[in-house]
Amino acid sequence: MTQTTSHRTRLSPEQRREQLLDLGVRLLATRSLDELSIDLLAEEAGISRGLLYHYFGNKHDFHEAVVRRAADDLIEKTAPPVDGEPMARLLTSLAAYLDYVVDNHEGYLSLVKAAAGGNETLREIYEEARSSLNGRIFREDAQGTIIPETPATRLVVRGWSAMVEELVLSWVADPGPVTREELLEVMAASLPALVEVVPGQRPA
Amino acid sequence: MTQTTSHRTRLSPEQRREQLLDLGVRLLATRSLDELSIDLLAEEAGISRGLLYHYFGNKHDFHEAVVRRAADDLIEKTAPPVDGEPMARLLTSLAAYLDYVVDNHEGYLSLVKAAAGGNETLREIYEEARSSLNGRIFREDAQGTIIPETPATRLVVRGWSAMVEELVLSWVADPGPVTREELLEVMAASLPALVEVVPGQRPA
DNA sequence: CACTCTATTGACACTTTTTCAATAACGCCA
DNA sequence: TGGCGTTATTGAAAAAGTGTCAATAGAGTG
Repeated sequence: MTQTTSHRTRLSPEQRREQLLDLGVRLLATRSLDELSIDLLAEEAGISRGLLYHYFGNKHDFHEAVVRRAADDLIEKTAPPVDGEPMARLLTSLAAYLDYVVDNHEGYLSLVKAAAGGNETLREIYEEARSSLNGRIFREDAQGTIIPETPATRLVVRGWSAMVEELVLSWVADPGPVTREELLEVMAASLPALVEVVPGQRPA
Repeated sequence: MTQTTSHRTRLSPEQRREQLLDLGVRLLATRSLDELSIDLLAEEAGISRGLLYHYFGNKHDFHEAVVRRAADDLIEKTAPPVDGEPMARLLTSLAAYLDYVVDNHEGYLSLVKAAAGGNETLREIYEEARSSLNGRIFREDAQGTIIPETPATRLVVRGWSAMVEELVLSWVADPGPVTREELLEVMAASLPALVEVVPGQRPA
C-alpha cells in the first residue's frame, strides 16, 4: 500500500520529518510506546530503518519528538482565550478543548498515554501542554474573579483538570445520553463548586 | 547476595512464582516497565532467564502478571468498608486509600504509570482495580443515600475518582501547607458537591 | 545531459528476547 | 540408605530489535 513507486522516494528533510512524525502520532494512538518499534514505523512509512536514525538519532528521541508534536498540535489548535466575563470564557476554553479532543482523538490519546507511562522528559512535555491549557483556563479565564490563588486552591485546580481530562476522554469514548452542552456545563460548573469546598474558601 | 548456595535451588512452582512476582513488584517500584528486563530480574532472583520463560511465557505476560499482582495488593491492603453513616464511611475509605498510597508511594506510582502507558490489557487491569475502589466508595459507601445512579452521575463519579487520584499523588509528592485532614475533607466533600452540579440532579 | 549534493539504503555489529534439549535437585520407595 | 523417576532448572544457540556507517542513487542545476 505504501511504496508502489520504484525504489526510493527522495523527499526534502522537512517533508520527511513531517511524514514520520505524523505517522508516529497516528500509530501511537493505537498502541503503547514500546510497541511503536523502529521496525514497524519504517515499514509503515515505506523507508529503511536507517533513515529513521538519520532523522531522529535513536528510538527515545523519536518518541520524544512524536509526543512533542502531539503536544504542540494541541496547544496550537486549541483556540486562544477570548474576552468576556469569566464563566463565559471558561466555557469557551473548555469547548475549544473538548472539540480538539473530539477532532484529534488519536493525537490526543497518544499524548496522554505517552505522558503517563513515559520517562521524565515525556512527562515534562505533557505537563507543559497541560500548564498551557490550565494557564488559559485558570489564570486567564477565571482567576481573580472566581478563584483566589492559594496552595489549597492550586491543588484543587490541578485535581479539577485531571477530572476534566478524564471526563472528556470518557465522554468521547462513549457519550451515552449526555449531550455536549451538558458535559460542558458540568465541567465548567464543577470548578467553582470544588473551590467552595476548600476549607476557609467559602465566600458568602 | 542471592544464591550463596551451590548450583541450583529447586522450589515448588508456587513458591517460585511468588518469589518472582514479589521481586517484580519490588523492582518495578524504582524503574519503569521497559527498564524491567528479563536479564535484570533473572539476575536479581538468582535464576536463569530460561526459568522466567518457563513460568511466564514471555516478557509481556510477565509484566502483566506483575501489574496484576500490584493491583491485587492495592485492593487487598486497602481497608474494606466499615459501617456507619455514608459520609463517615466515604471518609474512612478515602483515608485508607490515601494511607496506602503514602505507605507504598513508589509501588503505587509504578502501577499507575505502567497501566497508563501500557497496552490494552494493562489498562484493563488498572481499570479493574479502580472500579473495585470506586465500587466501594460509590456503590457501598455513598450510594442510595447521597448519589442516585444515572449515566451522568456515573460519568461524574469517574471524573471524581480521577481527581482523587491526582490529588493524592500531588499531595504525597508535595503536601505544602495542606494537612492530611484537609485533603481528606476536600476529597470527601467534593463528591456531593460535584453531583449537585449535574443537570436535573440537584436535590432540594 | 552530465554532475553534484545529499537523502536514502543495506549490510553488519551489538543487545535483548525467546526457544528447547539436556541436566540435576528433590521426594519416594525399596 | 541409596537408587530412581519426576520435573524444576539450566545454558547455549536462534530470533528479534536497536544502532552504525560506507556505499548508492534521486532530483535539481548549470
